[in-house]
Amino acid sequence: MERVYRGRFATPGHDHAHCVADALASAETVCRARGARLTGQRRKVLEIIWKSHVPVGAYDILAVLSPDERPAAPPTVYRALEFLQAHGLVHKIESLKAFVGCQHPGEDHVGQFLICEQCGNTAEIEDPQITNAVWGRAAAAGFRIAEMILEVRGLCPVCQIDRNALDHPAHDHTTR
Amino acid sequence: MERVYRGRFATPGHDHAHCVADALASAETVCRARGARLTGQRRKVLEIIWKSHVPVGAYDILAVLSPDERPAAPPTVYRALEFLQAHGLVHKIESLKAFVGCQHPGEDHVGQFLICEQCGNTAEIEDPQITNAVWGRAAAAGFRIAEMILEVRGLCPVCQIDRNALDHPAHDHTTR
DNA sequence: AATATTAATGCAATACTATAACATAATGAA
DNA sequence: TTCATTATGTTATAGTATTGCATTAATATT
Repeated sequence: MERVYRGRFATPGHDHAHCVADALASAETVCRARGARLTGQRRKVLEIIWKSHVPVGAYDILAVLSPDERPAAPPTVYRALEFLQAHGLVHKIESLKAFVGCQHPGEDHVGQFLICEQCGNTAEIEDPQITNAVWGRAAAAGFRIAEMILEVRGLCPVCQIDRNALDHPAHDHTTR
Repeated sequence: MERVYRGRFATPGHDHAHCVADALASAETVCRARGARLTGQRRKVLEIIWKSHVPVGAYDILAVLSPDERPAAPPTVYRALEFLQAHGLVHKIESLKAFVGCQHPGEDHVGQFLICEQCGNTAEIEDPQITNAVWGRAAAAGFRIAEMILEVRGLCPVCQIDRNALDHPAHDHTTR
């Protein structure tokens, strides 16, 4: 086990099937423990999100969800997303209006992300020093924290090295 | 001088006219120094945003901009916002899809905000410890930072004390 | 097993946010 | 003045998200 990437980017050659398997298994566990129902629809949305480490938009999910016939409507996906977010299985990246699978579901944690502007991949981080610094600053301002959103944009290790990256459109180099 | 609130919330009784005057004056200075044109339209948008410390949506700005006749179109306000953001005069709060005046325009800085979920007021913070912690974590992941977004949601000092806050709809208690 | 209750989904309409494309007008430089 | 550049006007449309109500499925109760 321990295939989940904590605080670093998944490498191009990583066993992504394992990421997905872990995510699905964790989702089952978390939902069972909480008495929440991980229905087929919800699981399907979770799987679509876990296709890669690149956040996907709600309407992209919707497109995959409805291949041709039986077209699903927006509320379908938004409701599934709401459920998955509520149970800490996916996070929304506000600056991208897109959703990505949570790297450590079930654990109480805040959303902190490194987002590569070149390939789109993300790494979820959880740094006590960051969290403490924010709490300290908030305390100094007399502010009581409910939630914290940290989205750091820049270049992942691979895209820094990959000079070709500048000549090609954004692509996900961690899967397939 | 030194009326700008750094890292803390503006108090309910503060001289907001001074905030506005400072912001407009700074905007003039910054734009002149950069050879950027702070046109009437742009200044107007900046003024609307500075009506309070509560972020305002683009379409709210649009509504104020076009009182009744001569209705402005979305691109008008989005273009002004683009300009103001580019020159560090306003920030976008991604999680609210809304815009707020920058507390220290002209200075090179990142956007870090405390956002009260009750009254909507915001405080712009700039904490070296937070910034350092994020840079440290990014470095450990081999990530090169381009931009960082920190939006901390919770309760401001006033709304923590103001028990009535729970019974009333969100309102801005810093101005008027 | 039949019924009542609750939760999830289907579906249609619409609201809200943002940008594209092209025309016109204003500004600053030669 | 003329040209080039920048800003604004205008129309249309793309993209994101929610509301409200009908229907179906799952769970609990009798």
